[in-house]
Amino acid sequence: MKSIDKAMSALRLLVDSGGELRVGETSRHLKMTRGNASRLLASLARGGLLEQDPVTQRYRAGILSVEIAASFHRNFDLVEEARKEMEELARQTEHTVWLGVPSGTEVLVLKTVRGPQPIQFAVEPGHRLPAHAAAMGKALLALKSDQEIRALFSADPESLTTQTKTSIDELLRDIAMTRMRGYAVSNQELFEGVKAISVGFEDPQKSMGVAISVSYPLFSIEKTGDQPIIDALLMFARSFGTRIGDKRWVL
Amino acid sequence: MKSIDKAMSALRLLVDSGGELRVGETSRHLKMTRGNASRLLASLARGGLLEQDPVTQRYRAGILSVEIAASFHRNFDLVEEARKEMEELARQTEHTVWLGVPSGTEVLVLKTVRGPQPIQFAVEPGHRLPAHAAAMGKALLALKSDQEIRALFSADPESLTTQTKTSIDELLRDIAMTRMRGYAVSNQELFEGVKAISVGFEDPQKSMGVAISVSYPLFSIEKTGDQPIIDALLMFARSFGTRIGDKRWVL
DNA sequence: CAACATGTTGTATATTATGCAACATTCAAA
DNA sequence: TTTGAATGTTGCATAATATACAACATGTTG
Repeated sequence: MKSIDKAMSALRLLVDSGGELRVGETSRHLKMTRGNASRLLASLARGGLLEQDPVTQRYRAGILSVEIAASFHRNFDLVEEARKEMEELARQTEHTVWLGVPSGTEVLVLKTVRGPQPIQFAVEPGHRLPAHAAAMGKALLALKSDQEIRALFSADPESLTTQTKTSIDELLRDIAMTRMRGYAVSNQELFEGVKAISVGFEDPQKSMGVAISVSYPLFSIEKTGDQPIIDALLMFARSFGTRIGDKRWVL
Repeated sequence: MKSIDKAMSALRLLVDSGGELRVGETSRHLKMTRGNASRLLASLARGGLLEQDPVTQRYRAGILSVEIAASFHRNFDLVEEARKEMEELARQTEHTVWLGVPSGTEVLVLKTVRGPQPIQFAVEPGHRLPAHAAAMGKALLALKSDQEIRALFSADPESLTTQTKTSIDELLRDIAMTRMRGYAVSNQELFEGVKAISVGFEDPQKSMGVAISVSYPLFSIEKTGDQPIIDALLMFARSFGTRIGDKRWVL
């Protein structure tokens, strides 16, 4: 069904270009005439999946997308199952707790639970983080073989901070350490001043990985160090891995 | 673009039938053969908007839907603008704070902020509530004229609890009271034992309504009564209505 | 086991998505 | 302001594709 495939490509383009699409832009990327791109986007908007800004004429995500995503979360039991334990973990550590799944060389954030403190480092669900720099990403990569990881990264990973690992070999060494340690660490590799640790789970039936992480600003652990947070995360991991039953905790 | 219109209908059907679609079901509702429905859903799954359960063969929402919805929230500034103040309101009242927009005779929940207490009455964003029974729904209906409301409800509103208003006349009397009071009340009309109050805002430019509500179990106000929550909500409303500037606080 | 649903795939045909062109707007530079 | 280019939309003939029908494999139910 080719016209639907094109619609999917347009939606992917929307996500990748930051949430706004213009007709001309779409026509160029999907190699169709402006006229047909116009008709395509208009149809998507007619259904409510997109909506067109009456002023700028740009297309954005519509309300239907929120409704579909809600049914995703309802079906993806894991998110709801994990919610309470994530809230407990956020309470214990006083920091933001994340849940993410792999998406190519990125991590798709499915849920965030903010800690009790007013200022928290977090994004809304649906955002994607670069896997090589995020703790969740490295925890998920650690579930794969080195060979698979090399195949995934065609180019060298992008540098985001001075701490980011920018070569695949360097990344693989870090991931080997992650496997030994049992948890992944991102020390300011994604954002300056922010550390995060993460454990990865694997659902053998769906052959899908899930990661849970805790992120925290450096200054918050000046006195206590990382250990209390690591302990809390590992305790969470043991409880979560067994409680879910058919979801196996791998690391 | 007819095939895209059909895809939109299928997605709408997915949402309305609770998050799972079967090929046969789709073919019947959209009046197409099973073969073509199979091809349609397979295309949507190829793009990641849906995914097919390998065991049951049923189609569910896919990861792309979460990504699109995220870009919706990013663009719909209001949700992000409101987040901090909603968190403050949840802290003050110690109850769940909701943000919703109208969707026919229902309210689409765009955001929930849970109160600090462990057990909270809340749903995930994307769910829809019946407008005639939810406080947010009545706050939003109060922005419309009685004539518009009558046109919206073709049949009598559905009964959900013993308190639900099940005739349009009864509902209109309640909404008239809402307009006078400045806020809407749902006293166990949606769920037994749960009250909620709500105020509605209107964005004159987008000609779109937005409601904020606080929900709380009856037992939690045995000593204090509703007034503290009402005061907090109205203070929020003044702040929110003026702070946004171009969004007018209507009630 | 039989009768029945269900999901998928192949093929000829008829519907439809496409390319091209024209038009109205918008925007930037002259 | 004027000119020129870029943008979004619509109409139309044609080529591409979505469709109906059928057959098949695989559960499901009586």
